[in-house]
Amino acid sequence: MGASENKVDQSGNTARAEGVSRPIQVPAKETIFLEGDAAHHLYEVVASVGKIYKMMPDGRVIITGFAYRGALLGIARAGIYFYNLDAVTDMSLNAYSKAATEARLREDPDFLQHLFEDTNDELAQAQERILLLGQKTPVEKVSSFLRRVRVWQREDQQVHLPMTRHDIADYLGLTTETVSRTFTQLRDQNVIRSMNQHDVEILDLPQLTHLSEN
Amino acid sequence: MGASENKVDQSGNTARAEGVSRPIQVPAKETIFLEGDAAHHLYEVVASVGKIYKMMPDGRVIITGFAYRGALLGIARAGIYFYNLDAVTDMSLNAYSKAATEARLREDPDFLQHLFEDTNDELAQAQERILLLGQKTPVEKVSSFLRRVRVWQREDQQVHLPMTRHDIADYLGLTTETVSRTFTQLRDQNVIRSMNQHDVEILDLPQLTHLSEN
DNA sequence: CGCATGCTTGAGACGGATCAAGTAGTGTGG
DNA sequence: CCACACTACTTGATCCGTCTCAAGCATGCG
Repeated sequence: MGASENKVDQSGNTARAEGVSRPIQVPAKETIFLEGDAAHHLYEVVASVGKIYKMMPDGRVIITGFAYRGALLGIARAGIYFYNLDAVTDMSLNAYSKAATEARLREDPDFLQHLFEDTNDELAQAQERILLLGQKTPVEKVSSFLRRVRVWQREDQQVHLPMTRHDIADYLGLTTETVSRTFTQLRDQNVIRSMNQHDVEILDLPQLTHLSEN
Repeated sequence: MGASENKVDQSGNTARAEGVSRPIQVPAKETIFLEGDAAHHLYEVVASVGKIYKMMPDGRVIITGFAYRGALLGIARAGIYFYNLDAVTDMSLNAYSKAATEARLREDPDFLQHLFEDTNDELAQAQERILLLGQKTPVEKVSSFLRRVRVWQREDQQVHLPMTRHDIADYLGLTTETVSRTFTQLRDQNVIRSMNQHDVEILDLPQLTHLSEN
């Protein structure tokens, strides 16, 4: 931990509050920051998807969330990031320096309000995940996950899953095998159909909703 | 759901921002508000403990958190509470009306900052819970829980557990039986000692920390 | 084209849930 | 203040579902 933050915007001009500077590019699977790093930047997802995760000393992982376009990442606690962030696929982000963020907080009275609402939304989502992890069965977990991704993407039937089965497992507190078996099960019941590993079509949304049990 | 909010401060004088009005008293096990209710108040815990929980249509429950003195409860999303709140034991709360809260937001520029930091802390705690629920074993869960309560209470060895084993189970995503067996196990290993059902003494904190696996 | 990585499927083990019974606490009314 | 009843907790036996281990198959990249 520490000193692992990705290099930011070589050009030297600090990102402005409005995100004037060119977004930085992070290749797939690369780490953007680690839990425990000093929080030098606030990031905003421009394109692609990031995974937010925590790791135990022995290597067990839980992905606490996937970050889609518009997500604000790297809000710190006592100046320290409290989770890890990786790019799932090649990713593009706006990076705002600490100074720029603080300046914006001073100048733009609505910005804090926005940060607050964003964090509050994340808290509500985190509580949904707590319910999912603590009480749901694998079928309910996977069904809830597919519905969730559908909302993130704002698409109707076609769900794109850029992450691996292993990532999905780490997000749902299952193993890869169980996730795979559950997908097979949903496919056999004609609830979903999959063209390839990363694209799923929802055939029966009411049934998927029913299976997700809320 | 809806229309279940506890009657607030009969005296008629709206709670002021500073909490001038006498705190309201809620008897043990009573519900203060339900998920889906219109958020008319912001509550602050004065004494005793509340349980924040979510429920599935079929009755499965997860307690997303316990609220100790100082906790701010009832921050809404789109004017609606997104969790249920019950008193664990006889409880005393300050209730701030929506109008009072909005007035304070206008007059006190630090208040929003405070709300934001509070919510951010809760988010960090929620992510810890997500790790716990998704990856930890029962022993790790119970050990983590005991350490957590110890911090909430700011005591060293003596841990007071006002909630039932069933509540603890609903908090850790386990059954009452498993929680009970795990307590017995920790007792047999001389990690803890219990005088009665609600009080536990930590005999070996390093070992408890080790068992909590982080 | 071949190798590496990711996904699927199967067989078996194991841990936590469930079912069941008994014990200890707690509160209430006589 | 005690007796009784109800609720909470503990412990045991068994069952079931998910993990683990293992092998084969698809996919994509060099």
